[in-house]
Amino acid sequence: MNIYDISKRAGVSIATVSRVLNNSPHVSPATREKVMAVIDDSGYVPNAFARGLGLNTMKTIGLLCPDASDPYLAQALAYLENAFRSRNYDCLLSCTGKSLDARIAGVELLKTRHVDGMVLMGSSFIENDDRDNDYMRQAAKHIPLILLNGSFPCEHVYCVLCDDQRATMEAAQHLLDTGCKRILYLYHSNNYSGKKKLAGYRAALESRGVELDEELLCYFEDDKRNVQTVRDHLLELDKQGVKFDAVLASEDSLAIGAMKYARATGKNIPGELSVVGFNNSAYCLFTEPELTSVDNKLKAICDHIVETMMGVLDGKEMPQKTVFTAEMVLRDSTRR
Amino acid sequence: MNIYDISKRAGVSIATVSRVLNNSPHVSPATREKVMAVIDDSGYVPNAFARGLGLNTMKTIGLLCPDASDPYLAQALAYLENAFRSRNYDCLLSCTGKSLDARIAGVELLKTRHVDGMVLMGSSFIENDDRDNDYMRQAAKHIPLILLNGSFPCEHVYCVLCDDQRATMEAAQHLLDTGCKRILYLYHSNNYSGKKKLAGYRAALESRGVELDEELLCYFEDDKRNVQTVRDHLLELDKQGVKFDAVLASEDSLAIGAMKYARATGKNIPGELSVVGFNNSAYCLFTEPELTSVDNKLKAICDHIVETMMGVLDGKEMPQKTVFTAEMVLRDSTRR
DNA sequence: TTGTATGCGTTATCAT
DNA sequence: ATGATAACGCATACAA
Repeated sequence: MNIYDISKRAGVSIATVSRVLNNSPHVSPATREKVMAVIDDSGYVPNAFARGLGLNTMKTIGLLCPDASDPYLAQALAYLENAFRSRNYDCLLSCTGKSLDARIAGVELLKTRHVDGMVLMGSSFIENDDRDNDYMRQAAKHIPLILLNGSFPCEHVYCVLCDDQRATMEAAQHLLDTGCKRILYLYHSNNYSGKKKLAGYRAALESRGVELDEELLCYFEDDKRNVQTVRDHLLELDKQGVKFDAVLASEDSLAIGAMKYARATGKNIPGELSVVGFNNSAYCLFTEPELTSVDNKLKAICDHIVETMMGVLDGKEMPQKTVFTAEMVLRDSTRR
Repeated sequence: MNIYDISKRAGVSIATVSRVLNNSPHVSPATREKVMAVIDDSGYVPNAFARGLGLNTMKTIGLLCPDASDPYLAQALAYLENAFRSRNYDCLLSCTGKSLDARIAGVELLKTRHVDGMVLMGSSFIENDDRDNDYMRQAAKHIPLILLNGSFPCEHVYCVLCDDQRATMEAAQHLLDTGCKRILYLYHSNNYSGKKKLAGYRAALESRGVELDEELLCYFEDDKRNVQTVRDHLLELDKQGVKFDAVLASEDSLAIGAMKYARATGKNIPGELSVVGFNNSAYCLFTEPELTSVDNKLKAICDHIVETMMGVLDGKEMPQKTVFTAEMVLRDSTRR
């Protein structure tokens, strides 16, 4: 069943059928009705491939997601997909993993599929060695790119993010201002966002006249950022005599690991140990006590990404970089 | 840059270029090399839309996911996307939500896009009123459908699931056999899988000669299945004098709510209250004590879905229904 | 082994 | 307002 079949049955040309299909004003009400009747009763649906070939678009956005099972990215995925579909765009998903090669392959694949735009989810897309970012510059020449939680100054690359540095600084300051002296900083990434957060931690110490103790910086590799590993690591630190009365984490699950450490050693939270997470994920409500965390406004970011993309595809001028301000959500793992 | 440009530059016909592109054996090594050289240095990539139009496929699978932010479905999403992409299929994501209309719209949309097959994720797709399932029967006439965790006997519909009834029965039996007398059953769904689980609970009681007390059946609506609501509900039951010494949940997060109730009332787990979850999600390791849960073999299910889909698309005869057996993962929220 | 010609199902341009 | 026809870029049956 194609447009020729419809045109024959309706006794008109394919051009007229096409006009009806596309709500062209240049068609008389009578013929429109006649054609619509045939379409409705035949169950005809235009062929998306042919349409794509002619228009050179299938109204599709590529979503590059390092890991769809990560709760933060999964939430972002849900927000983005819904917002895009409400604008009549479909989403092609590519879970690339975190290796550079895999990400490059993901971008190439989506380019091959002629998506209208791409969203790069998470700051892991930006490499420290800037030459490794050429694939993005290259891709941006052909397709608009939007980064979720990343900053990358480049034409046709748009960035929507949260001020992680300031958020981390304020969280650390809050700990210091509620009487904590030695804040253990747990982090899992050295990428753009990771660096900003660490800088925020340093800035907080400086602002309160506290000297940084390198001993209090704990890095967890990607495959080691699970609750158990964190707990065991803190137990080990304890054994080594490292002292700390607060934990600030770059991600909620790391903070939960710290809470398990506290439980294992009988430490009271927040009496003897204050704990702050990051992302304000659903996890925060699972723990006992509930976890204070930084809400980095994911929904607002996702909504803005979609709006930006629509604007770009409409040929409008759009802001290259938009920064939201995070907000600390105080719960019972910190003192007042 | 299209196939004509390449053919001119290489001094051959477009047919030859096409043959090279598709690894046809009927092309001499010399010309193949000549053409490849031109392709490589021009950065030419075949137009996916044109290819799709001619072949009537773009090697795309539609993933219908009620909620990408749900951790169980997010994990499934990650497994499926990876497995499909390793077979050179891309995934179009449609997060439909759970209402019937939205799901129908999702299926229609993917039909419009001419996906090669669809995966319906989660048992929420099967309606209790069978007439409401006609949209699936209709869709299956044109496109192979695979259900994740659902059973639906219909031509061209394939089902891959876990034996939830047996799993729930064994979990309940384990509780009874370790001394629990009154098992509170928390559930969140009355769909196919939900019914099976409840039947398993009943069967376990019967097998041990325990009479069912309707008072112990707690249903939580979709928007009420959060940790806090569950905790408050159990506190309320307590106040009403309802007695129970174990909790069996149809989903891990419900079980975590029960653990929060125990914490709030000072009850010891598992001494005074045994708790068992379902799905064996990452959450299980977050709690204190860690949560005993039912591993329903999601990875195996997803892998099998992809294999089945590939077989069907290859025109092979494939099993209509495949059932995996779940496995209880014993942790510290239950007695030995 | 290679080239020619045609079809795939639209949209868009130009007549009428 | 409507129709004829040319793109869109590829795969492929058939011819050479």
